[in-house]
Amino acid sequence: MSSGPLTSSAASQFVESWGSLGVLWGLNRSMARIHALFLVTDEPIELDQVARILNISRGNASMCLKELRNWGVIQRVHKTGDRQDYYVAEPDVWTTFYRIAVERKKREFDPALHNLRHLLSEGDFSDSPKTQQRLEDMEELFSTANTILASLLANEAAGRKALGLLKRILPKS
Amino acid sequence: MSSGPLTSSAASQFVESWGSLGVLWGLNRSMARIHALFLVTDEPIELDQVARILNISRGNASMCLKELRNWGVIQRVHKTGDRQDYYVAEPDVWTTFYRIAVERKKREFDPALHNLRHLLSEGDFSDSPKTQQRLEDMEELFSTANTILASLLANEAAGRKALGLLKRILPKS
DNA sequence: CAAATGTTTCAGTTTATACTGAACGATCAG
DNA sequence: CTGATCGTTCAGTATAAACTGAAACATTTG
Repeated sequence: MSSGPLTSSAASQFVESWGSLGVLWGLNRSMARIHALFLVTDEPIELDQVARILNISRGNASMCLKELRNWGVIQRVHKTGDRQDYYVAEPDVWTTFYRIAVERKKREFDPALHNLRHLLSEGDFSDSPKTQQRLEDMEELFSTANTILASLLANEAAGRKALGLLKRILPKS
Repeated sequence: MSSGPLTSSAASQFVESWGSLGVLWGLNRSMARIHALFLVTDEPIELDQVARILNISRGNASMCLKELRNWGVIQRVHKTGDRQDYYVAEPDVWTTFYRIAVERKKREFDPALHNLRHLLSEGDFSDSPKTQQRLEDMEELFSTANTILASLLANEAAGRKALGLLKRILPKS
């Protein structure tokens, strides 16, 4: 049972580069590295192993595992006759990225739209016609995007289906 | 001509909250605040004003303006008989977000796909069937997404058109 | 060409964020 | 009940990113 650095060098490269990318995805470095570790590991892993393999503290590992579980991209599992917590990656890839997408919409998109609508309703732009117009255009664009995203992310099955549909029709346009 | 804090409080609220969101969009705080300032301003503004209004240094303002210009979301303009550089927001809202989307795909998505393909071609997962399978599934999902995104972002006009199309067909599915 | 004005660069500093590890709480076995 | 094991929390610290401001650079004008 490996619990030192990763067996394959390709795998450890993956963990590291996925880690740097993570920042752009709304995860921090440790969360992204941990997630990557789970992506390239078959067996359930426990907290201590995660900390040891990735050279991070148990505290940090604990917090990241919790957060990844909140995102729903890893799951807690148990081995019979062993009270330790083990974790595995969510097995369904679509589910994983569906959840990441939902989370990102909630964090990045929705507040922006809300913000925009707030500004339009509160602000007085009677002496700034260009601004007024631009904000209205933005609101329209964001509303459209919102409709589309909401439809794609309404539920997992719908999203999966829509994705297939899109693949077929879009390239032709 | 205002060059102190923003005239409208709604506008200044907008600038600040857009600023905190910016981080999630791949911009830093100052870039996002500056961008927001341009969004709610009709008149061309020059570097000095930006620095003064937002209480940031000229150096920082200069770097952010440069970067925003690289992203293509603001433009440099000139007033006749005045050699100072003025800047305005890109007037077309779709163009603005199209460019942000292109940039984000390039930064966030493409490296992830590349990474994944690299791992699949280099790594040996003969003793990790689950991992092998999961990575292949991920590659397929990312490839599909890539096709769709590429089609949406092929060029501005196509994207605009596709967005309208999507809005009409998706909600029904 | 010198002076004036506007712009960019970058070393040093500040600030924000992530991370550590010791202390605590919970759960279980004996 | 007691000791042992495991998980979590959080105050303090380390790290990374952003920002400042002064100096260098560029451009225009007289």
